[in-house]
Amino acid sequence: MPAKPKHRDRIVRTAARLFRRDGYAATGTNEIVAASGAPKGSLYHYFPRGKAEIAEAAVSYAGGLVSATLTELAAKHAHPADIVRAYGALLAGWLAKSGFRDGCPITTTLLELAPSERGVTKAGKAAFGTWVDVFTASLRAAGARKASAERLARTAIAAFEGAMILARVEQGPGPIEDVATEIARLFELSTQPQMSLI
Amino acid sequence: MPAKPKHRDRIVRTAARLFRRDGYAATGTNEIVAASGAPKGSLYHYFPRGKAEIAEAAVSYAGGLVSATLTELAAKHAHPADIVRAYGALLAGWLAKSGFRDGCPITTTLLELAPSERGVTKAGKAAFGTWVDVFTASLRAAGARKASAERLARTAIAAFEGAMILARVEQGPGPIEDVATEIARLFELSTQPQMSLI
DNA sequence: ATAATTATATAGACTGGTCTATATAAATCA
DNA sequence: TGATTTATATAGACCAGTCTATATAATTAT
Repeated sequence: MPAKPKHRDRIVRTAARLFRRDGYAATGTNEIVAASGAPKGSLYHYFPRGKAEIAEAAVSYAGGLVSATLTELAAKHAHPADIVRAYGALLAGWLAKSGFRDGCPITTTLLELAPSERGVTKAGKAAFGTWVDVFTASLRAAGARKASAERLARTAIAAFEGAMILARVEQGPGPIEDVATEIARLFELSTQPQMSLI
Repeated sequence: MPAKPKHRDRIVRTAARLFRRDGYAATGTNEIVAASGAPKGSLYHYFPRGKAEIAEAAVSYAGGLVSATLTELAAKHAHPADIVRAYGALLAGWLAKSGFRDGCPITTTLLELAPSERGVTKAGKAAFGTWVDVFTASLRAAGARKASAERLARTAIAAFEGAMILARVEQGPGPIEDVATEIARLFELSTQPQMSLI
C-alpha cells in the first residue's frame, strides 16, 4: 500500500473522461473502476456519498483544467478577440482529435444532474464562473465598458458551449470556427472607443 | 382494439419531455411507459429497434417544435435582432416555468448519443439545420452579407444552446438575457450597410 | 354474403443482466 | 497499534428487450 493515495485522482480523471464521452448515467461505477485501475472498495472509500460525489469532483477537476487553459491564453494574448480565436482553435483541435466524440468536459454531466444534485451544480457554476472571469478581465483591460464586459464574456462562454454541441452533431469543426470568428468580431467592436459608446 | 393508433405520439412526446429533464440514459423504458400510459408491448411494436429509435423520434419531434416557434417569430419580426430578443424572452420564460430544471429539448440526448447513434445524430443535425436556416434567411433579408449570414445564424443558435446550459446551472435567466442582448447587437451591427463592409 | 385468414395494435408478465452501494474482513502503512 | 486502504460477495432495485396472448378490423376466398 502506498504512502500516499494513488487511486483517488485516477478515479476523478477517468470519470471526467468517461462522463464527457457518454454522460454520467451511461457510465457505470464498474466501468470507472476498470478504466482507472482503482479498486472498487477505494471508490466508495474516497467518495462515501457515492457516484454523484465523483461527478462533483470530476466537474471541479475538468473545470479547473479549462480555467488553466484560458488563463494561459490570456497571458499570451493581450486582446480578448485573440484569446477567442486561440481558444476556438484549441477546441476545434481537441474535438477533431477525439473524432468529434467528445465535447465540453463538464456539460453533459451538468445537463443530467443540475439542479437536482446540488454539489455538482455548484461545482459547475464555479467552473463557468472562472471561465467568464478570464474573459471579463481581458475585456475590461481592452477597454470594454464595465456594464458590458461580463455580458460579453458570458456570451462567449455560452457560444463556445453551444458550438461544441453543434460540432459533435455535425461531426466537424465548422460551428466552433464560426463562433470564434463572430465572437472575436463582437469583442473587437466592443473594445473600440467609438463602438463602445453604442 | 381501436382502428387507429393512439399511443405512438404519446410515447414520443413523453420521451422528449423526460429526456430533456434527466437525459436519455437515466430515463428508463418503464418510466416512459408509466408516464405516457402506453403498453410496454406497444412501445416495442412501434419502435422495434429499441430505445434509441425512440430517442430519434423524440429529437425529430422536439426539434420540429422549436423550428415552428422560430418560424413563427420570424413571421412576426422583420429584423433578425428582434427575433433574437423575442426568442430569448421565450426561452427565459420556459426555463423559469420549469424551475430551471429543463433546457434545450434535444441537447442532453444528443450529447449522450451523438455520434455513436447515427439516427439520433442525423435527427439532431436536421433540427439544428432548420433552426439555423430561419435565422440565415432573416439575416439575408435584412441585408447581411451572404458570406456571414449563416455564420451569424450558427453563432446565435450555439449561443442560445450554451446560454440554456448556463441558465440551468446558475438557476436563473441571466445568461439567456445576456446572450440575447449581445447577439441582437451583433446582428444589428452586421445588417447595417457600413458595418457590413467590415 | 359468409367464413376464413391476415394484419395490426394492445397488454403485461417475464428474462437475464447490470446497476449502485454496503458489509465485513483482510492487507498495508506510519 | 491504530489508521488507512483494499478486496469482494452480496442485496435489492432497475435495466432493455422478449415473449405469449388477445381483440378487432381488414382482406381474401368460396
